[in-house]
This record gives sequence, structure tokens and C-alpha cells, in this order.
Amino acid sequence: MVARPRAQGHGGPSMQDVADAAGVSLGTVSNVLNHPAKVGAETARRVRDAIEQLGFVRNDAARSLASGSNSSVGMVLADIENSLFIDFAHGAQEAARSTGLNLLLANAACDMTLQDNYLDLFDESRVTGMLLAPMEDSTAGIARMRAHGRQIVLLNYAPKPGTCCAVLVNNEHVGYLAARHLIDTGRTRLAYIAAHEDYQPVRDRRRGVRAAVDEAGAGVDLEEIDSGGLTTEHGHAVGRALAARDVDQLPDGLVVVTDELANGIIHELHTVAGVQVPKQVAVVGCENNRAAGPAAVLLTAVDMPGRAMGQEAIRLLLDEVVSGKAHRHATVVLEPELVVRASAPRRAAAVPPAQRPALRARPAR
Amino acid sequence: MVARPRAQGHGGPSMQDVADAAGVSLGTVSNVLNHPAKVGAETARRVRDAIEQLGFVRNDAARSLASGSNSSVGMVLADIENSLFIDFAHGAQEAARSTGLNLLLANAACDMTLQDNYLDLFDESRVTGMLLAPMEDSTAGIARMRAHGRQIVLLNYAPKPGTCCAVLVNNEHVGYLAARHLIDTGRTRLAYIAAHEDYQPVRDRRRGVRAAVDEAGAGVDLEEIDSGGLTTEHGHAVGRALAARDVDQLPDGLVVVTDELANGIIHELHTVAGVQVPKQVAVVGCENNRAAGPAAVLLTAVDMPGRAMGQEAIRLLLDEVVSGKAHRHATVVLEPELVVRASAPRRAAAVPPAQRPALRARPAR
DNA sequence: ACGCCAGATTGATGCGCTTCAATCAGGTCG
DNA sequence: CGACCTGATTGAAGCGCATCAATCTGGCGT
Repeated sequence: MVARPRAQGHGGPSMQDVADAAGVSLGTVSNVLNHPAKVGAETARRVRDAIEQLGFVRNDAARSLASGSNSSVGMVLADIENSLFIDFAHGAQEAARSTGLNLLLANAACDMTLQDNYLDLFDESRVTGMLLAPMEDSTAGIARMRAHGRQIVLLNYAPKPGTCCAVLVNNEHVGYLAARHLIDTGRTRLAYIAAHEDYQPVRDRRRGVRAAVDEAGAGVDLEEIDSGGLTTEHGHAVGRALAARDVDQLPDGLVVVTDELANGIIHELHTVAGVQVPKQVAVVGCENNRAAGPAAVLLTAVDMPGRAMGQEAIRLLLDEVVSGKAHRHATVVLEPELVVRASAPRRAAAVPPAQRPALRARPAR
Repeated sequence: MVARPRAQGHGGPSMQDVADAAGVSLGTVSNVLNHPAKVGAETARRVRDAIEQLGFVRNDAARSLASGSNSSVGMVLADIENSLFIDFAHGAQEAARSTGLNLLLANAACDMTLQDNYLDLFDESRVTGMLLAPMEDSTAGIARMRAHGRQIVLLNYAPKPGTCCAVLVNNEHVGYLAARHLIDTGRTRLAYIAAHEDYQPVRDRRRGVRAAVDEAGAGVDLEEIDSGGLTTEHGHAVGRALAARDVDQLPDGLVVVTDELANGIIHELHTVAGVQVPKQVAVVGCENNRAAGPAAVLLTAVDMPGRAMGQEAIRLLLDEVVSGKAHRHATVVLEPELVVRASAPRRAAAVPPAQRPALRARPAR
């Protein structure tokens, strides 16, 4: 009564085998699986028994070849180590699941070649659609997918206008919120610490920082420091360089483009060199990244709405899939939010509120 | 000269279209793609041009249907939010890539139903093999895959003996190292704080903690505390409960089964209640998890060799795939390592080293 | 008793590709 | 000059399934 352990050479039992075992035709087996309403109760039962007995597993390749469709969407993540990308995946998963789609993840591990490999893999698999969260300009890959008629939604990276849908965070506002918080809490000598200028969000954040500083007027200075990279070690180097300065040359507020970098700086500044954070220098990070590594002073950071972005991406993708020709590419921009912790606490402002320019809902784009 | 944007209804250009355009037969196009050596240089060029012109993308469904094989391995992760699982994925990715396999990831989001869905999805896709890192007993799913002849390697969860390959960390040693560190640094009133006893690693760690305590003899006590769960909030609750005790009832060393839980406890104890960590209570976590959330006192934790485990899993899978019938299931156990940080620092032991039992390489299993 | 209809079932066709035996072209050697 | 070999190319046979027109069955109305 046990499933005969057929040699798995070129595949286990097929639908035909099930049909034979159940004494029905191939088409009926297919109907049991795909259109149960069309099949009589008794027949269905016999077929299901046969499936069980034989240990039949339907062949998805044949299935999607014959039907020309496929229930998975492929998501390519530039860096799975980064919790922001995990949030994207999580949000996308939730949204995909509620529509019966399967979300397949692929990690490009910060390697464009791998990223392209995965795009092509999903392309060849004829997935229903794709999500891409890149770290570098991926125009070529996107164009290739679109040329093949594949739907793709970009996450956290603005597409070349009109080429595809995208979900972005208002990265300019990220920078703005960070700088504004420092200014509002009385800091006047700001520094923006960044690197990796080819990563779009990094550029955008800088614009926001500048906007906040400009808005604050003459009382606030901005210095820009190139960290040369975004790792903890780069942060250490920046921290050392800062700690070596005369006290009157030290910025009193740092906007750091990435949490990992920020934590590296704090470590060197606070723990190693004894420059007090936030007393002497306040630090704000820019992603609220859970994978930023441990820090002795909890980092105030601007939080990215990663989950919501992932969900929105699936929504856009679905719209594109169902609307077909009628679809118009859209770019959805979500707003970030400041999370205040110890490295740049809330505090009475140096200047009374009335004299500060009103906080705008968003910086101009 | 541009690719005619063929209606993508039931698929773009097919190999036959390419063959027609290049003036060769279908088989030749296939050979250009799969056995280039068999094709003349000039012919190959013409075919490749045609492919380019038409924007041909080969249909992976048809491909794997016809060939009966598939170059991807599917990896199902119980919880992608957990950095340990990310490490598995990363290691597996590295190993898979170096063998030309594509690693597809799926996030079960701590949901057994979803996990089963993904197992079935990969099963139906006839992947070359599967990796599974579960959080609950998944015997049923594993058995199903194996009954279908699919190769599957288990990560961080011991399989029912003889059912499949597995890569484990010596979780007993994890507990042992944590407790041992506390004992070696002079703590005598330990507590093991855990929950979720159905998660195998949790059980194993407890055994290790016990072993270390037993080994230390009469001078060291162990108390067990059930946190009721593993979230930060559960940690807060435990922290509050501890903080409410009389000082002489307070343990002086905590082994906490999970970093997230540990950080929650530290927060409540140290930051809220003012019980000094590590001075009054030292805390050791058990995963060195990057996603454990921020903590005011950096957590000493036992590090899991996640990347190495992922790599090893792919290696086992490959062995199973190539050896076929000759394959014997294996379980590889990797050793953890203590990472000392502020929450349980290195310190002169209360007892001189000579009087302490020698540190064994591993606890007995 | 006959025609008709709806629901259940069948069987044939094709999805796009790989594979492989068969064919073909062009040399080479005896 | 013909037999023979090598390398390139072809054509046909499936792979396992979805789909759908065609067929069958039994029940109903008249």
C-alpha cells in the first residue's frame, strides 16, 4: 500500500501515471488539480487517492510551459546583510502572500554580475514580475528586462524616468530630518559624513542636509567629510581624524549617511578617544539599520519605512500585471521618520522655537 | 534593425524563430547555447546575432522540462529577520556560486504553513536540492521531500536520525561556553533564561549550561527562569521581575538563550532599574545576533559560525547529488566561539585558575 | 418513447526546449 | 577514384502538463 519508490531518474510519477492508477484520463487529473468544480466528487476522490499513493508531485516546469504562466515573483536584493533590504523583502512577502503569489528572493551580495545573473534567471523562469532593490545604477539590467516584456519594480533607487515603476523613500527628507534635528537641538557646527556617491540615496541625503542648513541661516555651518567608504572601519578612521582635531575645530553635530558608519565613528570618538557623545558631539544616522553593529551610545537615526515600501512595490507590480497596456509607470515616495535615541537626544533648543523657521512637511524636490 | 517588439502574449521569440532568422535548424540554436564546441564559428555568430536581434530569452520551463534538470537550489529560511539565518544564506550563496548553482531564497516568516508552501514550491520546481533552516520540528516536510526523492539538507536543527544530512552548531557547547565564561569570571549565582523549549537549540543550550555548572561544583548555583518568549518585551518583563528582587536574591550571572531577549533584560535592568550590568549582574547572550536590537551595554555572546554552516550545507548537498545511491547521510557539527564584550567582561577570576577544572574542548554530547 | 440539455469525461494538440540518431559536406588515404 | 572518417547540421521524438472541442452520460420534459 506504500508508494512504490519509482526510480527518480527523469522524474517521479506523472499525471498519466496517476490517471492510469485512478482509471481516468489525463485531463481529468489535471482538472482535479486546477478546476476541482469540474470534476465529480467520487472521481476526484479516486484521483486524490492515486496522487497520494504514488506520491505524485506536479511538475512546475511542464505546468508553466503549458500554461504560459507562473505564480512567483522574483525579488533581487543588492545586499541581504542590510536590514533595510530585509524589510523590503518582508513587506513584499506580506503583500505577495495575500494575493497568492510566491516571493522568491535572491541575494546579489553587492555584486553587479550576480545581480544580473539573477535578473536573467528570473527572466528565463518567466516569473510574473520582478522586484529589484539595487545599490548601483542598474539601468542596463532594467532595460533588458523591459525589452523582454518583463514587469519590474525598482526599490529605493530612482529609475530613468518613464522606464518602470519605483518605490522610493524621500531621501532628501532623510537628510533634512537628521540635520534639522541637530539644528533644533542647538547644534551649530554640523558635518555631513558620507562616501559612495554613486549610490543615489547618499546623494539625495546630502541635498536634504544642505537644505536644512541653508534654511537655518548664518548661525549654522556645514562641513562635508568624505569617509572613503561605509564600513565600521571607515567610521573608525573618521572618528580618529575628528578626535585629533582641536576642540574648537570639532563639529558639534554629525549627520552620518549610514548607521554602520555612524556607529564606527561613535566607537572611536566616544569609547576610544573620550570625546563625549552626545555632549560634545551629537550623531544622527540615516537608516535605522538593525544590522549596523553594536554601539555603546544608541544611535539616533532616521527610520526608513522599509516594510511599507516592500508592500507598495508588490502593489505596483500587480497593477502593472493586471492593467497590461493600460498601465502607466508610477513612482511612489514614502516619508521617513526620525527615531531619537541617545546619540542625539531631544533637548531644549539653544534658540527659542519662535525664532526658528517653521518645519516644512517636506523639503522641495 | 531593432528587435521587433513581438506581442508577449504567450511568450517572446522562440528558438524556432531564432533558427529561422539565422537560417539554421532548431537543434543548432540549442547547440550554440548548450554545446558551443559542436557548432561552426560562422554559424554560431549568425545565431548569436539573431538572438540579439530578436531579443530571445530562453524559456527555463521548457528547458528544464526537456532536460529534466535544473541549476537552482532552493533555501527555505524560517526567519529572514534573524541575522543567523542571513549568515546561513550568505555562506550557502558563496559555496553555491563557486559551483555554478543558483541559490533561491524563501522566507517562511516563522510560519510553518508558509514554510511548507515553499518546500512544495521548490519540490514542484524540481530544484537540484534544498536547504532548510527551520525553527520548529519539520519532520513531516522533510519526509515528504525525501519521499519524492528530493535531496534536502537541514540547517541548525537535528534531523530524525538517518533521514537527511544536517549542519549543526554544537548548541550544548554554546550554553557551556556562556556559563563557563561567567563562572570563570567569578560569578556564582547563575540563571539560565529561556523559553520556546520546542526549538531544539534552546534545549541543547540548557544542557550545556547545566554541564558547566555541574562541573564547577558546589560553589555555583543555577536557577532557571522561563521568559515566556524570546522578544525584547519578554526581556523587559524578566528584567523587571529580577529588578524587583532583594539584592541577595539576584543572580550575578545570566545566560540568556537569545540576544534579543538578553538586550531586553539589560535594558530593563540597567537602563530602567539601575541594576548595574555587568557589575552586579553579568549577561551573556547566545547567538551574537546582529539583529538583536540596540543595547546600552554591549552584549557578550556566543558566536555561531553561520557562514561556515551555510557553506558546509551546500557541500553536503552537492555530495548527495553527485554520489547518488552511494551517499550516506552526514551530520556536521561546527563549534561556536565566545565573543566578549561589556555585558560580561573578561576579569580576574574569583578563584585562582589552578583550582578550576580544566576547560574541556567540548562538553560530552 | 423520444429529444434535449447540463454536467462529467476524454483525447488530441501544442507549449519551447534538449537530445540523439541520421544525414551531409568536405577532406584524406589507399 | 572510391572508401572512409571527421565535424557540422538536421529533424524528429519526446519531456509533463493545460486546454478545449468533442463525446458521453443520465435525467428531465413532453
